[in-house]
Amino acid sequence: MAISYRNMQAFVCVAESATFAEAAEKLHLTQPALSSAIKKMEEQLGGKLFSRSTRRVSLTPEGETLFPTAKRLLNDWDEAFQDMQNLFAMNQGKLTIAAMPSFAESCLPGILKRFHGMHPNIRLRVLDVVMEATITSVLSGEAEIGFTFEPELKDGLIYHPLFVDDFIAVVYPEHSLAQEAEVSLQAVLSYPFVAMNRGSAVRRWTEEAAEGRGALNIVTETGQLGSVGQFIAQGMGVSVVPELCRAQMKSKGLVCLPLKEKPLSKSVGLIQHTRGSLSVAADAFWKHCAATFS
Amino acid sequence: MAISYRNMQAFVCVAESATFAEAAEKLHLTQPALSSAIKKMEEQLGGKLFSRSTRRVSLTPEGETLFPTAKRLLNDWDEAFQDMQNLFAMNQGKLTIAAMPSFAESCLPGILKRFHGMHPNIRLRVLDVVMEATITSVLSGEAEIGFTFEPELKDGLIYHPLFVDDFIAVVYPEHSLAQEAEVSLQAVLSYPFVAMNRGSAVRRWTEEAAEGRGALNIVTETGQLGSVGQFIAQGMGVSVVPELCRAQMKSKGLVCLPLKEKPLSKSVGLIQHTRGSLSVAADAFWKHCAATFS
DNA sequence: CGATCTTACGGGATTCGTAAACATA
DNA sequence: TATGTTTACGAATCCCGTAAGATCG
Repeated sequence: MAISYRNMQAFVCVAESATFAEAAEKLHLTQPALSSAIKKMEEQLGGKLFSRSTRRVSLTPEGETLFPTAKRLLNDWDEAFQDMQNLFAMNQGKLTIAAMPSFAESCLPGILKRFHGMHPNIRLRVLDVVMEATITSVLSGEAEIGFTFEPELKDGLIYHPLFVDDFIAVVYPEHSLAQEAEVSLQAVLSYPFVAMNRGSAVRRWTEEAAEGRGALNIVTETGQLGSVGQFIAQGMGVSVVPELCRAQMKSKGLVCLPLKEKPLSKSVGLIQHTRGSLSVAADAFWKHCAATFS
Repeated sequence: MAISYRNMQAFVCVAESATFAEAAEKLHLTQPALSSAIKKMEEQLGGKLFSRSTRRVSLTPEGETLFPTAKRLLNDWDEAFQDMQNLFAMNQGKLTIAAMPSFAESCLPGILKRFHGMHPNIRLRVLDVVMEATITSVLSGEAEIGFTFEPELKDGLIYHPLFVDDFIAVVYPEHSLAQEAEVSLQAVLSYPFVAMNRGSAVRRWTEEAAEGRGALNIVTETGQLGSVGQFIAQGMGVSVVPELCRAQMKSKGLVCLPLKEKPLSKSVGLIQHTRGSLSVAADAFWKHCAATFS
């Protein structure tokens, strides 16, 4: 029993025309159809909207008050409609991506550049936070997609592996291991060690891998892998970091060495939350990543 | 091909419900009907609005962005609809009435009081201006209805007579005519005369009536009938004014006398503009006046 | 297997178009 | 009389309801 969009459109069109016939043509309707549409609308509202003299049609005072409102309503309606179409067509919209720093500094820029080339009207936002915060922001919905190592607890998460990261040893150029082609984890651990803070996944995994291969001789702890590199460059020690950091470490003049027998292999991939679904933009991004690393 | 009000309503209702079935019940629809309505809407917009798992339905990110907009659109729509219904039912609205001062001071208050009693939600506005301005404001549309003497030029005006005003003589109590039951116009004109300014209808009509009955001996001219009364009260002269002013003159302690043979009879009535039509409130007011003076 | 959504299809209401009647300058 | 609106009525369309099918937990 509610008034329809089409009737409101008819009203505005007649109000902007001199005659019913003229308005009917604009609306691709016949005169009688338009006439009855207006008639129905008037019945619903409880009074006349137009004052009809056979020569010319004009708005009643009530129609006059409805007119600007009607135009605004139609405008808002169409605008909302088009916004949604654009959103689905990825002609507009925004996408928030969380990524752990090692990924954000290495792979992400290239991926984002290609994605932006494909969908230039999608505004991209990156949350460059530690692995735990990456997971948290995806769970909370702040980010739709996250890049992390495979989480231990996948409650409420979907994890999609992209590739495997084999951790590498990092030493300063003057170090005695620097000339080796590859080194054993045990050998690395025998030197003073620059570690991540307790609580970080890299630290925990390093300690797990070190079990039975000798105790860590930690000289410094820090919160970011970038800082780890800085301490190594100062000659304070050596470390074991994700391969993702290779370029970052090399740029600091450090030497990266593969570990014998790959004792630290961790899957790197995408996460999304299970409840709800991805936006079309996020879905496209997801597929883009999956294709890139396939 | 535009999206319908009903579909938008369906979308909001589903978004606010846990399942399609629940929403369908609220909308007094069956589940399949609602399902197809949402499906159609999704096709029109070009993407999914809901993420359906057979257990629970939830909004997609795109649906999430549409939701607040949709609620607002429906709200605005309903509000406009109800405003119009109220306007036609005279539960709201405003009415502007122009009236020449003599009428505004005499009859109008009583008329407005009764009309307001009948339609208490119509805001009334009175333009208390001279006769010429009354006509102008009706022609311009500033006022919908006006009270004046019958206009000479009725171009673009509809005039509806209400009653006939027989002008009266006004003298101060000590005047020699004050004791008469009625006086001739000629007798009045033989005394010093307080007149309206040139350009006013009362002045012109008085001069027309005075033709051949002796020249006006004008001692003072003023722009308002109220001032005319004040000058008479000061003993400066006598005058001839519309009967509408009787109460006003009496309240100043003046004596009002009918004129022999009614040489100045003027019709008082309502005017509206010809183009367009009256609002329901104005129409009701018009009918109310016609009935009151019938 | 139960709960829920989707598809298929028939009936009913709404809307549209054609033709004729009507109203006004 | 000419122009433009309304009424009448048949046809197409859209929307809804019932019943059966599909899907997920």
